[in-house]
Amino acid sequence: MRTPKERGNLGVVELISSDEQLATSNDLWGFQVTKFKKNIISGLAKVVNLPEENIERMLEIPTESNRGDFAFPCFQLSKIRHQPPSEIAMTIAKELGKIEGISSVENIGPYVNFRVDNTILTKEILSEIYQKKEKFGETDIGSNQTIVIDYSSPNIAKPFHVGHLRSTIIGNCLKNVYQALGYKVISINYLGDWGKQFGLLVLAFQKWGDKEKLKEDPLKYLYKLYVKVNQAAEEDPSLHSKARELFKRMENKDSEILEYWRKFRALSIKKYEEIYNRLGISFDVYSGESQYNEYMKKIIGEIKDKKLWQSSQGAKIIDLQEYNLNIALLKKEDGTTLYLTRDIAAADERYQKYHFHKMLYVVGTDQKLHFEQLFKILELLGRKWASHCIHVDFGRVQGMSTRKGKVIFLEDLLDEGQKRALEKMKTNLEKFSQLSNAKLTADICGLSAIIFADLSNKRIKNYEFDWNKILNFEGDTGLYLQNAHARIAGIMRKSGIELTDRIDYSLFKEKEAVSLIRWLTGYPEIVKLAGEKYEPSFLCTYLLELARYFHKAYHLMRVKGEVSTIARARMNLFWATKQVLGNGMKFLGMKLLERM
RNA sequence: AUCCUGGUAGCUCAAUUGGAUAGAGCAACAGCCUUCUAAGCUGUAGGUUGGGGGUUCGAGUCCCCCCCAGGAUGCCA
Repeated sequence: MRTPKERGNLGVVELISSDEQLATSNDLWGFQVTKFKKNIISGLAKVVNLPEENIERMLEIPTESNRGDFAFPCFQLSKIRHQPPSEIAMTIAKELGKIEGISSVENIGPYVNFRVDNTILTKEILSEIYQKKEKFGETDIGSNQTIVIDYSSPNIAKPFHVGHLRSTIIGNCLKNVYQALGYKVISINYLGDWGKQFGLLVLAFQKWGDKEKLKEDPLKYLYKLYVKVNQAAEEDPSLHSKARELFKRMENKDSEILEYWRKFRALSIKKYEEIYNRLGISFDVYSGESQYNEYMKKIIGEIKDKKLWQSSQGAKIIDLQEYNLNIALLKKEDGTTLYLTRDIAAADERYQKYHFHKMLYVVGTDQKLHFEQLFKILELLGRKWASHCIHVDFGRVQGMSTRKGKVIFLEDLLDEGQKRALEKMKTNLEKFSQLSNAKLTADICGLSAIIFADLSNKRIKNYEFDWNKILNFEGDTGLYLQNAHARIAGIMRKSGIELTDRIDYSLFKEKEAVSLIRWLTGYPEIVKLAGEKYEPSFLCTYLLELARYFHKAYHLMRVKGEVSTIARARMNLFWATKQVLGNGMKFLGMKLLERM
């Protein structure tokens, strides 16, 4: 018998299996390297007497590239054949004849290692990039199904600070990735524009409000009021009940209170749009909790009819303890609704509208229970698509507390990034003088550093906010990527070598070139993986390594001044590197620099 | 108290999801700018993967027990 805990986890298991479907549903992975893999698999099948699917699953990529491109481990065979794995590997390596496109087969210990022919591989990958350009890495595995992504979703009563950056850029990256995977993406900014906190704000504005200051900088001013009223409420708890009273009037459509609300909302959205614009982020839909007052009545009716909820201490609750999900509160004692109630309505309405294949909520991990409750309630309401809703959670930026007033505004971070980049740029006046728009370049540099600092760690990790860490320009940072990109642009401008695919693909002898070429082949797989796992950091790690391989090659393999056959071959490789680098950086949300 | 996440080099993080000798960056030290961007490159040094058991050919990764940190746990969102 399953314990409640396991039943609670069942939803997660289902989600993972649907991901695996996504992973294996494509036989045609539009990528040439699969061809080599297939040859190896069919070659092995003749020798080891295993079904091809099993062999495919067992085949790995060696940790160190000098061992080969594919490896077949013989541990499992050792059980069947009752022989040491290293002996089996040796026999297999001997029995395998010539495999098309594979230049060497050798056994190292318990593995049979395969190396793809350099020239053939180079030709395959470089011509594919040359043909596909910005479309390299795209696939149609999404077959135009709809994915709804709910991200950024700031709370209007609270400031847009550094903590909100995560949802915004993770969501934006996933949007780009899913579009590249052939999905139709609907991006929704679901504003926190309803709830008790507006009661608090109205209260504060009635007490201390100043219309002029509000117009000047609505976000910062509302924030100041919010902090002030929270501090006051600590000494005088009756303010909370007054705020609840005001919110109740809002839900009852009291026009006087709604007037305040409308003003706060409109001014805030205007300011948000400026910030999104600067980040280069846009949404298909601006929505908000306030939009669901009518639809919510329908859902509440259904919950009542299905007898899902019960009264408790004057409030309406759904007891989810048997699923290890505590108790979900849907209506307060005073009859007003909660975040969760509105989310149920919003989810249902979205499914009616979009019939999504998946819906992603990019929201902090501190709301994990909230989403588990939400998905469970949808399931209890008989919504089969509940298992297609996914909470893409992420760790907290520590050191930001709205109520205590200890926050860093995103805008200030962007400004500081720009300032520091500008200072750095001025240390090389020769380069600096060639920039047509230094301020814009500096802004892109700052933003690249910020995006990368945030996206490069795995989503789930918390991190402490640190100016110097986020705005560091050396080492593993967004600037390392921009630098590689701009350098290749420099080669293209200055070498005098034209870009062509009529090159001799056998000219890449250096080990730096071989590594770089092999790394390029992995890009489409990484895009897919980042999508499957909702993990932008995979893309970051890949791009960092790509830039590293380039930088190593760059110092050894010149283009300018070399004999033309070599120069043209190298130009093609570096251009391809720039293309792939740029494709990935755009997914992360970076604008590309040709000079810096 | 219960549940969820994390814990890897002095610091910040990787590790192709159970595979081969655990890798990068920062900080430190030693080198490289008359040649396409030095925001770069080359090298040195840095480890009992929090601790202890277990599962197996094989564990940083899976299971159990502790320790530490963060978060969540009905009238916020």
